[in-house]
Amino acid sequence: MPDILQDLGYLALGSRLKRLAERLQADATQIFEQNCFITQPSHFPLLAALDRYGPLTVSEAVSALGVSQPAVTRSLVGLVDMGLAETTVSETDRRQKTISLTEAGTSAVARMKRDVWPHVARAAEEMAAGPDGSLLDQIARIEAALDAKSMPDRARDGHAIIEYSDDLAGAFYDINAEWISDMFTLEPNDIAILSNPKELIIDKGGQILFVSTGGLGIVGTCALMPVKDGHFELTKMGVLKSARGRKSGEFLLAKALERARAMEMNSLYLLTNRKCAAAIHLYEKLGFEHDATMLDTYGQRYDRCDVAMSYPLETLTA
Amino acid sequence: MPDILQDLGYLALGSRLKRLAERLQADATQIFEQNCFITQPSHFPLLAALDRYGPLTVSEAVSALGVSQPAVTRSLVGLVDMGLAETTVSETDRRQKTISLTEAGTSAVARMKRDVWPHVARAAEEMAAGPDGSLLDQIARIEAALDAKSMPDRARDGHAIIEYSDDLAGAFYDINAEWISDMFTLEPNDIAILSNPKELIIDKGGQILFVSTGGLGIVGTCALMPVKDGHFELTKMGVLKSARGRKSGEFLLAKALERARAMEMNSLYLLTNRKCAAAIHLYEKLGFEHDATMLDTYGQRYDRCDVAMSYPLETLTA
DNA sequence: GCACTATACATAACATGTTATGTATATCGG
DNA sequence: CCGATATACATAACATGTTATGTATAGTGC
Repeated sequence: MPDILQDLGYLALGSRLKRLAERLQADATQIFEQNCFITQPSHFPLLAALDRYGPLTVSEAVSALGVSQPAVTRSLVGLVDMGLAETTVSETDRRQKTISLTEAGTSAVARMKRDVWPHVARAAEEMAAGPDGSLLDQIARIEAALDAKSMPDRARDGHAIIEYSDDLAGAFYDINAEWISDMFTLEPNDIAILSNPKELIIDKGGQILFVSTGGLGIVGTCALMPVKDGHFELTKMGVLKSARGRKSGEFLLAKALERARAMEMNSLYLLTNRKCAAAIHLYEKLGFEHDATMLDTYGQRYDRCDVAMSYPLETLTA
Repeated sequence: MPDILQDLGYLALGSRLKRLAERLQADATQIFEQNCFITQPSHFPLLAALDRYGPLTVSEAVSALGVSQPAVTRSLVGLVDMGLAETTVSETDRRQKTISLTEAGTSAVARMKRDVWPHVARAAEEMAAGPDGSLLDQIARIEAALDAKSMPDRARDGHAIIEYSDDLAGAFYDINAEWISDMFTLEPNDIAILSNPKELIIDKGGQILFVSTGGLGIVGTCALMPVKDGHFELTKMGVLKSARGRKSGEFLLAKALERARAMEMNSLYLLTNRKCAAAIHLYEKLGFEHDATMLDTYGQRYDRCDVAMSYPLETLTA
């Protein structure tokens, strides 16, 4: 059986880290047991913090450990039960408890520091060391990135590309029907392509991409449609009116051109109309050039067509 | 408050990964909730595996997910309760259950694949992407390293260096007393140094290192003792008889010389006796050279001394 | 062919994280 | 100075991982 978490890549980053962490923690339990110390690795961070920073209040420990307050309280209870730590109520603020190591705790930490920790640190470093720099630096960077912007926020913002699948045929139709019937009228050629995207585009070696925003779902699409002999038309590109102004179209077009460059096509052109000023501006921005030849060759396909552009594939693949 | 897990570095790798994973999983819960899907991210790996690999038996799912069988069973119960999966008892082996997606499950996965997963993957990649190469590659390397050799095994094997602290004064005495009284006799100078390591070595700017093996604890020691004017003696180096044959001495000496090179000393010499053939061989191996001058200058310090060697600091710092 | 062992999954107990909420104490505004 | 609010910690409930063990079925050796 393959490993699904590995297969899913970054999508399963959280689950995979969790699995790895569980494994390391299980190993840590075993190491502690072998060395006749505390059996629960959950106690380790608090013990280390008390050793390194001296007596702490519960709140301070929460901040130092970066976990929830009940988690600290539970660790604390464990350490007290084992006689390794004790608490005293603060004189100045009777809500606060100060945690400190008992004599037994101090000597246990000293023994661990001497006999166990150096070996665990060495073993972990040995495993994590690689050609790609320090794993700890990467973790620190991710923690900082999460502090700056949470995963849900990141997932909501920004765009993602989704490949064509049959259940997206409806979206392909609807997104294009919206703008075409809004500015022009749906022509027979439009309806043919929009109704049979699989047969007329995918099965002939073309591609249909969709752009999705985290908050709104699929908001745009475009197609690279093979015409003949390795000549492709960029067509049926649209973004829902309700989702405009987020640069979804630019993101989509950039990704589509990335695909196009990888497809080793002979030429890539598009047909449009002077009325589509915003679209033409975008095409120009991403490298399309006005091309009267293409207008002569392919322009009769649509009544509305009075502009043709082509994409200089060779200059960008160089 | 500083972050103890960050402070501890590789020693706390497991705890830190766990904390990060918990955080990512909490974020994942939120993302799923926002998109009105299953609320528990724990179901996600099984769902993804069923989608990608088709119907699976529980055992196959255990293998694909890389978690324990009860964890899979629990995910399974969850999915069945939500009507997303169903099980059928195998015809050929009535112990086996085959898990497959229901129609509702299939369409839920399709929607997630379309509306949520691409954004989660993009967000995770965006966070994890850095100058140090792929985090996923590092995780994969750690998983492979763990497969090859568990953490407890790694912690047990190999050596670690431990710095001097007062509670190690006894070990410093005992380790040296063992070999000296075994081969020679403890001289007054030995007893003075072994009884006052802090005053005579540490406080004068010297260093005392210990080598620990994961299985046996501290098994050896050596000292870099300042004599005068930046001249240092490598002395009181010994490994417990019971721990010989593991190259602990070589590891320790190599680390000590690393320190010595970083200390900008004027010279480093050692005194010994022809009887210590194994030790002399080791000194030669790591770069010490026989040096009659040093014997004349310092040789009278010990009755047993009839060999002196010095370490070519300049050639190795170059 | 039957007792023994192995395998597939279920269940129990528990480790350890979380969020939500309770309780005692401190603080603050009128 | 007193009631409202905030803070520090405790506790409850639960999510999700584990190991240990139970139960039914399959396979195996005499």
